[in-house]
Amino acid sequence: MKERDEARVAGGTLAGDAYAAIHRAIRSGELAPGQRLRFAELQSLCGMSVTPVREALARLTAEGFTISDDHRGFRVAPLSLAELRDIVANRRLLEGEALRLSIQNGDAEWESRVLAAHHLMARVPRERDDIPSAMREEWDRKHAAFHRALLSACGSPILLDLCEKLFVKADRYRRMSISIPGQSRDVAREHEAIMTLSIERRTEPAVEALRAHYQNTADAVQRLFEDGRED
Amino acid sequence: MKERDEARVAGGTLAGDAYAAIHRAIRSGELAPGQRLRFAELQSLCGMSVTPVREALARLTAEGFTISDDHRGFRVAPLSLAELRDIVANRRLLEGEALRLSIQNGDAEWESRVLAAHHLMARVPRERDDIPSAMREEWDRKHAAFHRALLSACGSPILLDLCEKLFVKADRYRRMSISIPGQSRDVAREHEAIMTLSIERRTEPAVEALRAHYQNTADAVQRLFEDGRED
DNA sequence: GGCCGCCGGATTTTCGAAAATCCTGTGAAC
DNA sequence: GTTCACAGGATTTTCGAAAATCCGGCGGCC
Repeated sequence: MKERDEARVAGGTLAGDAYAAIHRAIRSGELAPGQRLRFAELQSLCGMSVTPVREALARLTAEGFTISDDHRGFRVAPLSLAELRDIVANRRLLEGEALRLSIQNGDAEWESRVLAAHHLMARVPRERDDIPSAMREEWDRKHAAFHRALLSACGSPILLDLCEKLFVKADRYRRMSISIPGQSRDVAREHEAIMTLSIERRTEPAVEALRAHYQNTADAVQRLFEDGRED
Repeated sequence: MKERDEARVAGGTLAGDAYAAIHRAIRSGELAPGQRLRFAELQSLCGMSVTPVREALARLTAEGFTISDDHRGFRVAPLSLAELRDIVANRRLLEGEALRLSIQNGDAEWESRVLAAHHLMARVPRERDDIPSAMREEWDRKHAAFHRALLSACGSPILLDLCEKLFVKADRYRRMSISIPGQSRDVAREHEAIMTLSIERRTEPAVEALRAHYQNTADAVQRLFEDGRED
């Protein structure tokens, strides 16, 4: 079995690796919004030929992370305040409904998943700007896991998938909000409230707390946009 | 400028043509649910080399129309009663909200678009089984246009996009329902009711009519499933 | 008999180069 | 001075073949 420098995931394809690498670079901002993507650069970034890179871009384009201009190449999808608002509005709708269904259908095991995921997230320290980025990524992962756990009992694979896709889309914007200095609101308290209300099966208060949580996040990022774009 | 037998769309790419051709074949049932997709066959179907076909499959897979098993090829995504139910449940949620927003935001031009689209659809005769398939396709197009017009004023590009994707996903199931013999319910009347209520800005009745419309369609197809799978 | 490992064909996946297309800047015509 | 056509280079897109992987069957071994 041949091994490459950047060993491919066992059993996977190079195209899959390219997808993961480019996706990650876009989410992290390493590839900036609107930036043109040249095959030569992506090939050296991924360490492979043009074919799998192109396949990765086809997938990314189908998911809206990149944009394809026929015969003129690809570029990273731009960010905009309008899109941020739109994403949040739809997350409020979709995740609100998903949480409602989860509370309705969730069993004791669901409760314990939520509790466990919240605990793991709360244990990761998340103070101010000067935290190491490795720890930030760790918190991001736990945060995502917590939200997934919340919705995990909704019983609708499609709804879950839509929520997941919007979550990832929102990630590029969330990244901006970490640079906000005086995080006045208490994210941890919001999370805790959502968790408690959910487990206590107080459906509508829980849903409302989740929706408010998204609105708050959006408002914070929106302020950033208005004070001139980042970079 | 070189021209091929199956002339590519002006300015487009072969990969784009392959995507359209395979997508169409799947929607029409020419490529059956679950069927394995061999590159040799697809190449002769599309009349091109493997690379653009593969790119098309990557896109289709990202959208859920095909499934990729690494190193084992692709197959058409299967249909199931569970998925049908899930699609309908989510369409009720999403299109319901989109219609609500459309009624809220729509101006006179929106009203006229809805009216016009409904008229075009109503003019296409749609009797029983023995209608020519060309006419059925015509009706399908008008039907899709009517639903799009209804939601077109919702103001949320993302919500519109999600609705469109679910609509296309549902299309494969809708195709089954045409073979239902005693269409007892009156689809035309349902459409008319939705249109009238919407234009009269009777928001909640309109939304409820739309949601019932989907539920009825789903129930009809579901009966088909239970009487043994088609084919 | 049942199970494991290996061989050969079928198929997918990737490569490197050829073909097609786009972009830039130069120069001629008006 | 402006416009237009058109080379020349850069870039994307596609091809055909090579490499990698999978599937099925055969033979040896326990």
